[in-house]
Amino acid sequence: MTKTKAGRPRSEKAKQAVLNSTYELLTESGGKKLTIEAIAQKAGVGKPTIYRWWPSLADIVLEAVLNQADVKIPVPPYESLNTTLRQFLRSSMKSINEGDGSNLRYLMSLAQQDESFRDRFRENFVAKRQEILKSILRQAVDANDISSTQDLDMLVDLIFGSMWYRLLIGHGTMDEVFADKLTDIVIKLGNSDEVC
Amino acid sequence: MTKTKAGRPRSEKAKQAVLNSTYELLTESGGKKLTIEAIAQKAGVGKPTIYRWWPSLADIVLEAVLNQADVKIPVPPYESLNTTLRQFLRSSMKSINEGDGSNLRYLMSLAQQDESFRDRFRENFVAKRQEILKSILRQAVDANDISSTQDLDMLVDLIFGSMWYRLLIGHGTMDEVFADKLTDIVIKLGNSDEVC
Amino acid sequence: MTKTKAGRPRSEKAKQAVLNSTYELLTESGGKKLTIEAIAQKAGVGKPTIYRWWPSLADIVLEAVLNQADVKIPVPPYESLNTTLRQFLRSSMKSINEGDGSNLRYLMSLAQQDESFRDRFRENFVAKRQEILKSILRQAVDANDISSTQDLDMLVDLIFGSMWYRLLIGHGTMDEVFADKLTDIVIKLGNSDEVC
Amino acid sequence: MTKTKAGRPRSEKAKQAVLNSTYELLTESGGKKLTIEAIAQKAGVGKPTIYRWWPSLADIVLEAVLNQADVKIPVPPYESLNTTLRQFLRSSMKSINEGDGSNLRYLMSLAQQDESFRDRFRENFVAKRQEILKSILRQAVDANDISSTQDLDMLVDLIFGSMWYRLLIGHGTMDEVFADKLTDIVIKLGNSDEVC
DNA sequence: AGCTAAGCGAGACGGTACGTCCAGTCTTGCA
DNA sequence: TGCAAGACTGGACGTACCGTCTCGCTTAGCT
Repeated sequence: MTKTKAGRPRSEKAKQAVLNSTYELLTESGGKKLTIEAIAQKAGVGKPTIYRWWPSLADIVLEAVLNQADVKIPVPPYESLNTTLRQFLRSSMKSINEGDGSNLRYLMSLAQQDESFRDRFRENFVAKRQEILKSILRQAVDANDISSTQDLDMLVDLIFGSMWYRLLIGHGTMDEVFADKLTDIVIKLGNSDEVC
Repeated sequence: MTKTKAGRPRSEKAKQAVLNSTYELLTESGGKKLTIEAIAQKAGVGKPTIYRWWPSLADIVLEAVLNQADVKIPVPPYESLNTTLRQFLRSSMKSINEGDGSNLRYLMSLAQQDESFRDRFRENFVAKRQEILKSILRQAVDANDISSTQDLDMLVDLIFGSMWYRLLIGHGTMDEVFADKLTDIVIKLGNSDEVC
Repeated sequence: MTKTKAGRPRSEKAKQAVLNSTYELLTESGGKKLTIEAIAQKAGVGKPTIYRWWPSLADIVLEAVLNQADVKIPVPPYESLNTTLRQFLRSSMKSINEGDGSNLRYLMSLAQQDESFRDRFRENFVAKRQEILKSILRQAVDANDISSTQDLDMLVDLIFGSMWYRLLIGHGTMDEVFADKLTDIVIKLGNSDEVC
Repeated sequence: MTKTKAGRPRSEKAKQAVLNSTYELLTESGGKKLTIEAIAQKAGVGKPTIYRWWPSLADIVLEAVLNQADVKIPVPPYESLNTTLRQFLRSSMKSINEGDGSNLRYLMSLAQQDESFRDRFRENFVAKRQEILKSILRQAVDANDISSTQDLDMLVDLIFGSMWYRLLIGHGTMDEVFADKLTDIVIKLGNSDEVC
């Protein structure tokens, strides 16, 4: 029995206005002008409405980014480790270079300032990306492109770790060359058991 | 002709008071209570004194951390890749677990909020750590523990990247097991050319 | 033909709940916690219901106070100016000291903030009290206790004016002594024409 | 030995800007647009500067009114009760009619909302006016225009009480006629002892 | 030895954003 | 169609820090 709650229901319009305004302010300024006050003003929404629905600025940003990015990185159907991973990493790099990078850096920054948001960021964002990459690697194991003794989580840490590292520090490029190097390294590691 | 400037010279006492207070506030609260106001109060120093000598809060934190951590991670004399790298990574993990991790996370967060500080953070902090690791790897190449065709920068990115990734996201442990896995992977990759 | 209106009729229960809650909140806090929100919550009533029936918070308060105080100050049957006025003023003082004073002060405060409520306050509240006092004075004129040339409105202003003044400023007591002094003054003034 | 306090001294400019802006906003709107936010904006002053120096909006208003009104009601040198009091009350009425009335009403309203401000209002404002009137009456006693047995405080309450009453309720005019009536009443009461 | 100019602490300044409270309005479903 | 519930826009609240400023007081080096 679905009990409908009394009272005026949440305004979907207000919700979308907040998320869109947040996303725009974020991409405009890289986070410098992103304040609750500014979001409220731009969205034409009262501040209490924002505080009613999100526990912190960070959570608005996370939802706004998810709201936009839902379908941006398509998981390609598995062909071979060489092909599929390379393509996945190349398109990841591309998306980062095209502006998502700044959002990611901002989210990571927020995650360091709020313990509880860090948890939500991990669960709702990072974990999902890890799962996508891991599923590619699992298919590679099934296809015998990676030895079944490999620690896939470790591979994921190596790949995403070095990508985040370059993104956050800014000492190296996020281009196809980097994607290819990473792919080659995974291929090497995937086969290393048979050899040594 | 070195003209000594007239007037009262910079107070070394004030400088140290600021750096120490900053470090204490940082480790106490993980950054939450770290404001210029709080530093000035705790150090018994006027705010203008702080602004005279540091361009931003981030730079104070960076100097405070460097001030404390200068000698914490000793570079061991090279024996073998297996021994020396393992030793280095294990002691890195230990230092991170013992409290430095929180400071690193805070610095990285600040680096995302200020473009120009990010540069200084890279040059004065990250680059130095990279150089230490790279010098170990270079010695490994000299000792034929790593093939001379390897891209050492890439190895550094893999190692430090995955470490930062775990530190920032908090999805995996920073312990000896992780240090050993990383060491093993570097050894595998170092030899992979000869084999495949 | 009296057409009964369609739809649900006004809930008398809701009305009383609002007035009672208002009165309680008012006497509890002297007006500090008296907000429409608080009234609605305490009365278990929706805010729109309140706005439908009263033009402002002030009007609710006025009605709530009238609702409670209707019969508090009985007009005694006229005996003599000395007896009846003294009695009336003494019981007025008593009621003010027993808690009504705070309500009166709050109403007067509200009346200064809203021009149109000030009119309603004057018509529905103050004027009625003035009329009661004036009717006593009129009976005194009839009984020759006051000279018929006296300006009764002026006497009312003197009496109620000095009472409100003490109540609002708080520089003097509202006790029997004050009531008696006022009575004596009225008696003196009432006869002054014959004499001087 | 006068010890000068350390730190930047209070800005007299900011103080005057606040008081002037407050006075203007008050006379413009009768208190409706008078918010700390608006004062800060109009005065070109930060809100914290206001909160540093005044405990509440009411206290700003009080000081602003005092700041403006310091010399508005001159105490005339005593001639006779008939002349001096009449003149004093007439000029009081005039000042009230010319705009001060609204400020007084607003101050009285604020005094009902804040117990501690009510005390300050009484001490710093009302008491001073009472003292002025009482000094006139005292001179009248010295000149034998008022019997020495009269309770002067009571007379003050009657005069100022009825004036405030008319001002706050708005049921009667504040004109020369009223001033004259009050004067006459005081004269009558002043002599009443000899007679009755 | 005294002068002088910069550094020092203290703390007020104009601001910005915070997170909260309440106002007054709107939109539901139930009675 | 009135009601309770409760979400809505909006505005002011009082607070925390920001980065700048103006004080009077050190204090070290140069004359």
